[in-house]
Amino acid sequence: MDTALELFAENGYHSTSISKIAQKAGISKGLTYNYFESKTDILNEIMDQGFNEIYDNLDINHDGILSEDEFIYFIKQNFKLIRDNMQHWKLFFSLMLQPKVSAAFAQKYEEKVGPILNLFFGFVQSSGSKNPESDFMAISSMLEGAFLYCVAAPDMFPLEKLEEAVIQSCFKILKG
Amino acid sequence: MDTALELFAENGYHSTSISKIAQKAGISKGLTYNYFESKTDILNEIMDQGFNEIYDNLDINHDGILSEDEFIYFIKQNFKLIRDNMQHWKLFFSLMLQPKVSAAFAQKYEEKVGPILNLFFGFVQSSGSKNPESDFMAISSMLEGAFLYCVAAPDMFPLEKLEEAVIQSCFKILKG
Amino acid sequence: MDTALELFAENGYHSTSISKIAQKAGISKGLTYNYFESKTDILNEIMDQGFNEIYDNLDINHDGILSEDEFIYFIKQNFKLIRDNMQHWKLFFSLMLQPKVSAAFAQKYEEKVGPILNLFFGFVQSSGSKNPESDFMAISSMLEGAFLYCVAAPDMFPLEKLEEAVIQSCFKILKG
Amino acid sequence: MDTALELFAENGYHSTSISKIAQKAGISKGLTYNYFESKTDILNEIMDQGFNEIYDNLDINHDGILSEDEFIYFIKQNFKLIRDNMQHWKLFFSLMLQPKVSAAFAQKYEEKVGPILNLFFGFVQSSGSKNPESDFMAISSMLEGAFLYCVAAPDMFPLEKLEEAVIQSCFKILKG
DNA sequence: GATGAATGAGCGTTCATTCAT
DNA sequence: TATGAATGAACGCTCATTCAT
Repeated sequence: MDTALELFAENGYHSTSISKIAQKAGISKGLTYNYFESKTDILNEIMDQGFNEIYDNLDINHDGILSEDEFIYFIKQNFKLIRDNMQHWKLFFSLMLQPKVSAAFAQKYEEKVGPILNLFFGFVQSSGSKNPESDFMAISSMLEGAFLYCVAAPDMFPLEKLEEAVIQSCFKILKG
Repeated sequence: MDTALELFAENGYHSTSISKIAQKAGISKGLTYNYFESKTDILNEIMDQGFNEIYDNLDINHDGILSEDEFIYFIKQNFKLIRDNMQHWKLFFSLMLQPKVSAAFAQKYEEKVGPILNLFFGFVQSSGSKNPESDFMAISSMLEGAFLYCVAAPDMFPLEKLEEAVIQSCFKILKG
Repeated sequence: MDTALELFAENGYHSTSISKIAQKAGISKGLTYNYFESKTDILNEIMDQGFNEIYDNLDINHDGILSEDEFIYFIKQNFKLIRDNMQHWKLFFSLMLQPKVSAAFAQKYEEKVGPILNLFFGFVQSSGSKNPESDFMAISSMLEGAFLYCVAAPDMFPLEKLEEAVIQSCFKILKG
Repeated sequence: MDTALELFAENGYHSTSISKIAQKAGISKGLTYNYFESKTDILNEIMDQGFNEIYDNLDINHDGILSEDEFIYFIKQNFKLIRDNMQHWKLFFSLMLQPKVSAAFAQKYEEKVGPILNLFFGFVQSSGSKNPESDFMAISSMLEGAFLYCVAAPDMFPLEKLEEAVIQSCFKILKG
């Protein structure tokens, strides 16, 4: 699966053949089908793995409330997770743009990301924003965009500075 | 080409076969090769078309300076262009994440987008920002993220409100 | 037809497309089919042209008898014809080896070449050979081989010397 | 490979499709590519096989000198090899006439055949010929032509008589 | 558990041929 | 007479998948 993820992220799902995965993983092509039902299945399991890894490490607490420090920690952790799981994210972003590749993706994404967005929206509301819906959109966009830069053009901005800029701008938006 | 763009955007470049394009366009597979040299050629021509369409309509003026009104107009125009060329943008985002698909993309992208970013950075600098580099990153990310939402999850946020939120937040960041 | 011959001889019948022929001849692909019924038809007409050109120039006299001088002249003329119609010969040799390409070839070849061989055999018989059948085979082979060298490896032997060697050896065989 | 050789020799390289080879061999088209990398690869391996088979059986001794008996044996062996590997020879002759089919052919041919021709020329020189260059050309042509008759028109001359005629004529030429 | 030979559908592409103009 | 848009079958080749071992 690690091998598959690597190749999917690097070359794309369709350009990666089972042969190449098996070869790089040092096993036979046939054995792949003892572990996975199909190529799509590999993708699905990678997605599950990725979602879990990200979600497990993001879920700060379950009281459903983020303090300001937790919000900052949340964003930093998110940047860290991207750096540590670049390939998963790269794959996720590309799947997001081609929903027909995996019908399962949209559903799983909503399941996992929905609660996070709610937690997130709650923080925006409780932070004194005058227009929470608007600020939530702006901040979500900024984060999404920053993550996209991390993944697709990591050389464009220095990641630590990008992280810092995003956090500060979040508060400018909220307090603004 | 319109048919090809539609399918590329919807299903991705690799998942779209020449057969499907020809079939959907109502012509024979062979005829495709009277118009295009190869599948890659189709992609390249679509990219050129898209870049030109977007770039031609974005280029506000050539004095290299954006006033505040022009900046706002610039962003609004950008959102409009996304709505009007959703498929091109969808394709572009997906190519951005799979650079191996088309070596030509990265180069063309840089040629077209580079000057815009410079124009853009100039505005941030001249707008009284205390930390132009940082604000530029935040604003670029926000725009990129907003565009990604438009393209990949257009139902998530109402696009007009997203647009409004982004513009306002830009100024919060700059003045903040 | 000249264009087609050139391309057939250079690249082979199957590697030469109607498109290339038409393009090189400066006409449209469709027009080709006003002159020829099919690609095979082009080949057949080229073959006819070739056979006629060669045969017309070879037929020394019709009394059916070759004198020694005529025999020498005959061979020299043959070498000359090869040099002047290299492409026809190249094509002929290649067709000889792939009889299925053109069912017509074998028949036409026999029609044209048969009488020549008879004329030829007559000379061997009348030249004092002790074993005409045997000498005829040897001389025919030598000529055929020399022609093949001319066509397929013209740089291997200097053609004039090859010609001289062949003629002399013919007489050595006959008189030997 | 045997199937491929058969079809290549019979119909020519370009007229023989992978489908036909696979079908005649009783396997699927895809399986072909487990054994060979490409159609060209099939041709190359057939050529190697052919060259080796012929060369291995031709190399009389390595002292680089042919006695008269060895020379006769050499020619007889050559005729035998043609009879036994008719298809290889047929393929080789056709490749000789369409050098663009396989760039590898010319090179391999030279490697294998060059030394033989040298050995051969050495015999002509040491045999008392008054004009070795000339006689070498004549004899080479005669052999080449006889081989071509064997391969392209085996019904034209009885092969044993052709063989005998060629050998005798060689000596007539040399002693001439 | 593990292999890799085998398949068959599909790919991008070419090309001889047709036909409305 | 001349064009070139259009077709459809075939090409060389790839690959997800199966299965006997």
